[in-house]
Amino acid sequence: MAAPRKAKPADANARRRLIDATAKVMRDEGYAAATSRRVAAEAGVKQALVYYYFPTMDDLFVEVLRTGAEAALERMRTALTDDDPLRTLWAINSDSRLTGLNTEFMALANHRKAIRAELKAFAERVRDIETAAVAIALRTRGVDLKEFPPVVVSMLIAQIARSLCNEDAVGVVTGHDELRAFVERQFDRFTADDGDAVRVRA
Amino acid sequence: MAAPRKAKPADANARRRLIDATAKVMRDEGYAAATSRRVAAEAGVKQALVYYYFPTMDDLFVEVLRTGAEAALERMRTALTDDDPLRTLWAINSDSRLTGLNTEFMALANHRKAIRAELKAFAERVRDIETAAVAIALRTRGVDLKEFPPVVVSMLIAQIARSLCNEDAVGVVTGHDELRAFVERQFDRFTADDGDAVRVRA
DNA sequence: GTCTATAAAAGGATAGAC
DNA sequence: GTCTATCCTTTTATAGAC
Repeated sequence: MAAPRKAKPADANARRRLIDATAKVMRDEGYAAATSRRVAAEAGVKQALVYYYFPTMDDLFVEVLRTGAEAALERMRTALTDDDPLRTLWAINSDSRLTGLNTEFMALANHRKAIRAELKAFAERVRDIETAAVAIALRTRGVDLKEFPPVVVSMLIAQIARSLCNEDAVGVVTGHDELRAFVERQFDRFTADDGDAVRVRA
Repeated sequence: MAAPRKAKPADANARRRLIDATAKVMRDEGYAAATSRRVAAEAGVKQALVYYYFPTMDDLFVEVLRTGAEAALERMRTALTDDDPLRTLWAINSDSRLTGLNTEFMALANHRKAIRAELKAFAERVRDIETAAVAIALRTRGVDLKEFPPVVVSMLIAQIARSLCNEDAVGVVTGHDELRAFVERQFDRFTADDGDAVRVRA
């Protein structure tokens, strides 16, 4: 918050490059590889400069999380106004760049309180936005919200998409095609306006 | 494989204690905290002994994964013969001890090939076993396997349960009650034998 | 704001005594 | 099989020149 924030966001300022470089290293090689020397090299600066901008490495990690979170949230807010919010949410949560980083932060959060708090706050904001988008979509389509609460549908979409990404990352693909086809079928049900749609049992 | 394996599994042999200690440290503080000195202290032995049993730390990590995997697989095989396999699978994948370790290994696998290969192999065996259990359960209950392929149902159960655990770990609980209630409703549908069950659209 | 240099700590791994 | 002692590398973090 009190960190240097330029009025003119020059595209080559070191602080920003360090944040981006850290995200990249974490994604590619895991958080344990994101040392001050490694991220400095990636950003094209010297190691000591890391500590000019960030008191500790943990502070840098938190900034990476915060910056990525803002970008992700912005992206998600557009899903609110999208033509097909459900599929858009699926697409967003299928971005391996995001899910990969998320896995690293989940692991990091296990033993760093500052990161856990930040990740929790971010996850809850994401859930709220995603749920709002889903609520609108379901209402528009006349879905029974008692049987399919928006928060449930948004969690299912987000978590299943991420699970597939996580498995992809380690090379596990068994059942993925089948699951994707199944999800697509559910989207069709929720999208359809005919009597064969989702209001059975409503 | 070629490692010392006693005919009499004395409850206090150091190799086993090192594996257990490493799992504990990884669960509690993350994989980065599982250093040779740290796990040795946890196991009540000296640091150098780690390298007597394991050539490198990576070998130790792989053994932790392998040992945990065998135990988990054994647990899952019982689900095959269980009275209520679907709910049993849900329960197994809701064990925070397992999901916590899994998160660590997912992150580890991002940058250690040996662990990625091992994790992939384990995940695929788990999927096969879980899918087999689900297939039997669904067939018994007369569910249309075209609409609900066993591999899809097993993935949904496992991944959603794990997602809830992962979120619990960072303190996120928004929507959890609603999702759990939703899942329970689905289990009821799959369990029910009346005409209101799952065969609609079949 | 960015650098060089270095202190101080921690980690992986090995040698060799017992 | 377990220990002590040690080496070498890597890391975080700081001091101070430019």
